[in-house]
Amino acid sequence: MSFKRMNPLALAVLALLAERPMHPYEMAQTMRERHQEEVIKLNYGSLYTVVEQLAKHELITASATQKAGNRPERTVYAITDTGTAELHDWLRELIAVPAKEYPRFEAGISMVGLLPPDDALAVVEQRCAAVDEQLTALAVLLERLAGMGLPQLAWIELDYRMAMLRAERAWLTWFATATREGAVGGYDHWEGKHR
Amino acid sequence: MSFKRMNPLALAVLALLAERPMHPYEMAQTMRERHQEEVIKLNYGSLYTVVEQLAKHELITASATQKAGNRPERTVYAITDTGTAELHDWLRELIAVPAKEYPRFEAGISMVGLLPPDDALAVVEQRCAAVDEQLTALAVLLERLAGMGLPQLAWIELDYRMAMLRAERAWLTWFATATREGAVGGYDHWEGKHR
DNA sequence: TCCCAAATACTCGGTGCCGAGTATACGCAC
DNA sequence: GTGCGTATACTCGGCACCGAGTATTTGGGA
Repeated sequence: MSFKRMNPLALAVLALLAERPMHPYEMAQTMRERHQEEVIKLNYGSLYTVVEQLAKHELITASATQKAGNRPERTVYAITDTGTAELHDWLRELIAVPAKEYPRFEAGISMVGLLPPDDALAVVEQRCAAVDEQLTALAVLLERLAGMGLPQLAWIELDYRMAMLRAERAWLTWFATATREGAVGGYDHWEGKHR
Repeated sequence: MSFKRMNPLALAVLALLAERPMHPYEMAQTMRERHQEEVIKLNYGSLYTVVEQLAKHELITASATQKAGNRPERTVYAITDTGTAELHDWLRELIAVPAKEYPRFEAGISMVGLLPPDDALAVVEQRCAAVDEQLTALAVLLERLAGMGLPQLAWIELDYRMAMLRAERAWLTWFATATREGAVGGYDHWEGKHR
């Protein structure tokens, strides 16, 4: 049975090993330093599972078990040729084919009619504020990264996320206004039910 | 131990039972009819697990086991008062507080530098086309729903999704152009590496 | 009236994922 | 030199989730 592309953490592992051989714990460190854990969910349990999985399918191989000082043994892994091929192919797929995801907010907003309009307005405004905060935090981060001389390509995913957050904020603002003015289609019935 | 809000499917169950008592299979049917399964992942295994969970915490109760015709027994559930409270509170949280999610595309685009610029351009253009298709499909669906006399509030989540898709398309278009023209920050180094 | 496809209603074994826990080693203070 | 907090490196039990599979019933065509 061939390798199944599920946990994106496996992709991150391949990408890291494409740079140089590492042991799992070092991968985690590196991902933290580079703020990759903001884009790909990282935790130890999954990391070791995923590494084992990749090794089983020979996309990576245990290249050495070193012993520095008196610390416990560490297994250092290296990427194989099939691994490199898999990395590129997976990456292409991830970008080219939009995956079906289920954002929590979509689920929430689809049922907003269950809340009285006042409450709905309040929570939407709360979210709008939260999104605004994330947006300014991101702007600050971008400023810092650019200031450090990092090229745009190094933080392109943040650029994307900012664009998405801006779009969400715009939509939230529209919805809040429409609700406040009773201008959202079906408002009368909505308002009537909750009285 | 109190009820843990994890699977949004549980929220859908509460919402359906807020309308009228149902048995699990009927919930699935109703969700399908209303295209709710596009917003909330539905499958039988999870459905029955989630219903059991809700019952254990007394957010819903088995109100009857009917036997229509000679079919197997069906357990009909009804929402309780605590259940209704939970529904509203969960809904408020879901809308007000942006959840940390890990969209696959962000993971992918963050590593786009590993692909040669030509390949990158190609896959981004593929995605752009795919997003475009989704967008027109959505537009058609909206047309139909509005034509059926459904108020905007009934398909507000599709409105939101369209806004997000439009934003993504815009970003993809920008990135494709920038790549084609070598205008993305760090392009020279990128192009140099892959030769 | 007989047969078969589709619908009904649910079950259950397997798998991925998680994160708190463990155990050792290093470094710094006093 | 001894105590203690932090860093290193990994493990393991458990739980949510999944979806193919099962068993029965209904409907409709030949």
